[in-house]
Amino acid sequence: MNETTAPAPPERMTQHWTFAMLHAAQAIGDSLETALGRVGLSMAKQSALTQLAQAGEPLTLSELAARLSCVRSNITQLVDRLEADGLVKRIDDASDRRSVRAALTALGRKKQVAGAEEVARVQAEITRRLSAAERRALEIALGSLT
Amino acid sequence: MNETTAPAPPERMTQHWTFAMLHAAQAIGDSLETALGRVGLSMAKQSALTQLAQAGEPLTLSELAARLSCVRSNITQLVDRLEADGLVKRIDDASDRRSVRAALTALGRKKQVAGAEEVARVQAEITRRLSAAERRALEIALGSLT
DNA sequence: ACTGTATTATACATACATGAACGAGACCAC
DNA sequence: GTGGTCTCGTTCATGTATGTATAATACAGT
Repeated sequence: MNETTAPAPPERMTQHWTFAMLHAAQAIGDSLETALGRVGLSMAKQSALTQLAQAGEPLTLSELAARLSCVRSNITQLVDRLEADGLVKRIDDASDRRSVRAALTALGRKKQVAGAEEVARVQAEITRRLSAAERRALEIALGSLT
Repeated sequence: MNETTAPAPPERMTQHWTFAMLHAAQAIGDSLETALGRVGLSMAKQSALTQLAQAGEPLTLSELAARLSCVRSNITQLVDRLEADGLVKRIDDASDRRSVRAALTALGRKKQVAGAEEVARVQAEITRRLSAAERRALEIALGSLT
């Protein structure tokens, strides 16, 4: 019928700040993804490599899943791809035969460093778009959203 | 500001604000996804339904892709799923036989409204976590990131 | 009219994420 | 020990995203 002209409630919520947030995060993610692509990595791969590098020792897949805040089945596949790339190697855990540990290869270590450099470059470039005051306000607001 | 090529003192860049941003966006996205799940929708589906509702008329899949800022092949599949859910219907374009238009069904319109309510609820709840000053600062900073 | 080029939607391969179900192993009562 | 239960990694189904290739159609210039 004439629903089109009905006194519908306000349609004004079309640009809530949460959407701007999702959009900005998407843009940052895209930039990181592009930069990492130049060294043959993705954000998921770089995150995993970085966790392994920071741990300083092979981690069980469950531990890796916990540090990356994702489910274990995801890690199974991610480590599959990292292993196919030769960046990581699965090793059996001696003390618990259920466990499998992901160990960085030499190439994996090298790629992680290259990836970290790309990430830092993008972060610096993006940060340059904010004034110091804006950046501080942003950090504070983001802290409140935890 | 010797971030660029410091001789690797402590590894302190582990929490750049960009990561806090991605993390916060992830949290917001998860909340929206969960809320929308209560009415049987996902963010992707809700976004598509909302674009169709706002357009007020059936849109070609390319037009929908443009409005959702994603590639056309993605829309093909998304509309497949929406069609399977009975929320949308493909109709042939009379004036250009290459084109296919996505039209909301009655159920689709209803679900879109329900989804929008869920979204608004989540947005209100999240916004409550910020002070007015924080929210304003956040909006300004996000504007600078465009 | 014919011919190249652009555009449409789609199919396919791939990447990344989730959740459910499963076999294998560890572990805790009893 | 044996039985129940928890944890480990994997597999599978599904959703969402990308990019590439392709068939059909539209359209421009000749």
